[in-house]
Amino acid sequence: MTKAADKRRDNVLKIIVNEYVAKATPVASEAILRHHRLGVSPATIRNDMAYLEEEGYIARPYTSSGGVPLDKAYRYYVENLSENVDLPAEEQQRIRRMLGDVGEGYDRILRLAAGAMANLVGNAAVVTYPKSSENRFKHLELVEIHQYMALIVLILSNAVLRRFTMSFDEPVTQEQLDEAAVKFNREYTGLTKRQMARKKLEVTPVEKKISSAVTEIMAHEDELEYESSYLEGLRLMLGQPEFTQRDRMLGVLELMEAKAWLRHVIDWQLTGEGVKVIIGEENHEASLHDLSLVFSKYGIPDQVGGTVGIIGPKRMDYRRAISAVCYMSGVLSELMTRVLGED
Amino acid sequence: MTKAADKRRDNVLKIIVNEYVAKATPVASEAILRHHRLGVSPATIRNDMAYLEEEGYIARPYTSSGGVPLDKAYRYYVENLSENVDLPAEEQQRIRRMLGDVGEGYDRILRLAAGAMANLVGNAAVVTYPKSSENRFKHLELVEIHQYMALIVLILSNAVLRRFTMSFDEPVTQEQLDEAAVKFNREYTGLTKRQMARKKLEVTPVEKKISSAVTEIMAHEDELEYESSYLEGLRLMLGQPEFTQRDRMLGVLELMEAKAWLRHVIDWQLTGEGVKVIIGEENHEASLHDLSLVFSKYGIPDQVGGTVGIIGPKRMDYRRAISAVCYMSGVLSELMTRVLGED
DNA sequence: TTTTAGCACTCTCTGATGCCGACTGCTAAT
DNA sequence: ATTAGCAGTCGGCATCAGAGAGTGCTAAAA
Repeated sequence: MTKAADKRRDNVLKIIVNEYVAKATPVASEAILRHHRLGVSPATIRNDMAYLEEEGYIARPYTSSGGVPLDKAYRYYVENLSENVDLPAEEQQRIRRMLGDVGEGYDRILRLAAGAMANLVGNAAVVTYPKSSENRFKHLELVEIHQYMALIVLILSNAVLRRFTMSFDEPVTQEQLDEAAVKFNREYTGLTKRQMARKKLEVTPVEKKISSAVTEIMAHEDELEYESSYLEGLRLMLGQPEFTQRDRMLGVLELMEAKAWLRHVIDWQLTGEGVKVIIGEENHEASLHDLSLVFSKYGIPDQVGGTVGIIGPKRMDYRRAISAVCYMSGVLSELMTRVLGED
Repeated sequence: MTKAADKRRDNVLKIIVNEYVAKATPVASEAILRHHRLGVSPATIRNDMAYLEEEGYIARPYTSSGGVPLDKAYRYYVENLSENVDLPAEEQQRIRRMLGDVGEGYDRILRLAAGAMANLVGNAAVVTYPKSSENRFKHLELVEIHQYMALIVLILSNAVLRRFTMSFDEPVTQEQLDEAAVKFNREYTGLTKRQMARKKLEVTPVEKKISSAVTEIMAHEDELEYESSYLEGLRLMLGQPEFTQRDRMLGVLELMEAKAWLRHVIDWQLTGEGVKVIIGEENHEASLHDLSLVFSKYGIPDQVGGTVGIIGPKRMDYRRAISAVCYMSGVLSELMTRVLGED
C-alpha cells in the first residue's frame, strides 16, 4: 500500500509543479483534482500535501493557502518526474530556417539563437561567444597604415579574429611587415601561445614588438570569455509575475546588465557534459538565489566551445527549457563544425 | 512692466522644470518660493502659473495640484532657459582614464563609453558601431581552410573587418588564393563598391565568386548600421519614477530590446551637425512619445561616423545630457581620428 | 494695472474597517 | 488509510473618513 501511496504523492507533486509553473499561484488541493482525476478525495490530497510540506518539498505562503513548490520539489521534478522530450519538430524547423546560412560572422547568428531560445521558453536566454579551449595561432596579417603605424590582424583557431593598430618608434615599410608576417605564419601556425614562447626565433625589434603583442592578445583571448555574449528576452523574463515587485525587477535587471553572473555559469560549466540545471539556492552566487539556470556547452569538444543557456525565475518550465537548450547547443555545435571544417 | 513680468515668468518656468526634473512631483507655487527668493508672494506665482498653463507650458495632473512641465516647456527650456555647460573637469578626467588606450577593437570601448554616459545622466545611453558614409575597400586576405573552402577576411575603410568562409565547387590552393588576393588588393584598394563594379577585371571563376561576395558584404555593410550597437544603463532609466507602472516599464523594455527605434534616431541624425534633442511628441515614432532623446554624431565627417545618445523619460536633466553627449562625441571622434591615422 | 491676503474648495493619500471567498486543518466516522 | 464535514485563517477588495497639500477666486491694496 505504501508503494501506491508514494506513487500518488509523486503524482501530486508533479501536478503541483506543473500547475504552479503554469499559473504562478499557490495550488489548492481541489484544484489538483479539478484537472486530474485521481480516484481520491480532496482530503487525501491534503494529507499528501501535508506530508510533502513536512518533507520540505512545498510550502504555504500563509496558513491555509495552497502549496507552492520549493527548490527541493523542482530538483526532484527535474530528476525523477519529467521525462525529457524533444523540441517539437515544427519549432526545430523554424529555428533551423531562422539561423539559415552562416556568412556574416557569428554575431548575428548567436544573437538570433539567443532570441529564439528566449521566445521558446518565455525567459531570458544567453549565448556566449565561442572560445578555444586553448587558442592556437592561425594566421597573421600586417598592413601599413602609415610610416609609424600598422594594422595587425590576427586569426585564431576558433576562427575568431582580432585586429588592432600598433605604433612603432622607428619607421616601417610594407615590405618589412610582409616579411615579418611570412616569418610568423611559417613558424607559428598551429601553435599555442606556450609553444610559441618555447620557440626562440631571431627577430628584429619591430618583430619582437609585434610578437609580444600577439602573445598578449592570445592570452587575453584565453581569459576573456563572457566578455562578449548575447542576452535576449529580458522583457519576457521580467514580464513574469515574480517580478511584479519593482525592486526585484530592478535588482534582476541590474544583475543582467552587469553580466558578472555569467562568469559563475561558465565556472560551473567546466565540469561535465550535457545540460545542467541549477535551481535557486543551489547557486553559489547569492544574487541568483531565486533564479534558476539551465545551460549547456556547445562547440567541438577540446577545440572550441561556448555556453548556451536560459535564465529565469525558479518557476520555469524546466522540461521545455531543457529541450530548448539541448537542441540549440546541438544546432550550434553542428554549425561550428561546418564552419571550422575538419581542421 | 510687462518686460519684468515676462522675465519672472521665464524664471518661474525654469524653476518648475528644474524642480520637477529633480523631484518628479508636481511643483507647487509655494515650493517655488521655498528655495528661490523671488520678491513676490505665492499668489503672484500662482497667477504666473495660470498663465503658463493657458499658454500650454505646464499642466496639472488634477485640479489644484502643482504644475508639471509639458513638452513645450522642455523645448523652451532647452532652447532659451538653459545655458550650455561643459562637463565637470573631474568627470572628463574619469572618462578619459576609463577609455584609456585603444587596442582591443571598438567593442569594448564603445560599450564603456555608453556605460559612462548612462551613469553620468542616470538614464540609458547608446553608442552605435561606426560606419563609413560609403565604405571603401581596404584590404583582402584569403586563407585556405581546406581544399574546397577558404576563409575570407575583408578590411574596410572604417577599420571594420569582416570574415567569412566560402566553399568552392573546384579545389583551390593557397597559391591561387594568394594570387587572387594580390590582384584584388592592387586593383581595388581605396575604391567604393560602385567604383569596383565599374572596373572590369579579368577573373577566374573562383575569383569571380570571391569578388561578388566582397561586393555583397560591402553593400551589406553600407546598409547595416544600427545592427550592432551598445545600449547600457537600462537599469538606471527603468529605475526612474515614470516607470513605476509595470506595463510602461515592460513596454519600454520591449522597445529597447527590439532596437528598432534606433533606425529612427539615425534617420533623424542625417540632417545637420551638433547635439539634437527630441522631446516626447516630437518623435515621429509613437512608441517614443513619452520619451526624450539627446544624441549626436561622432566620427570624422564624410568618412566614418556613428551615433551616440541618451534616451530617457521626458523628465530628464537636459543640460547634463547635452553636456555628456557633446563631450562623449568629441572624445570618440578624437579616438577615431587617432585610430584611422590621416588615411 | 499689478500684486497681495484670505478663504473655501478640490483632490490625493493613508489607514481603518468589514465583508466575501478560497482553502486548509482537524476531528470523527468509514 | 481514506473520507466527510465544519470551524477557522487569511488575502483581496471595496468602502469610508480624515488629514494635508495646494489651488482658484474674490476683494482689497499698491
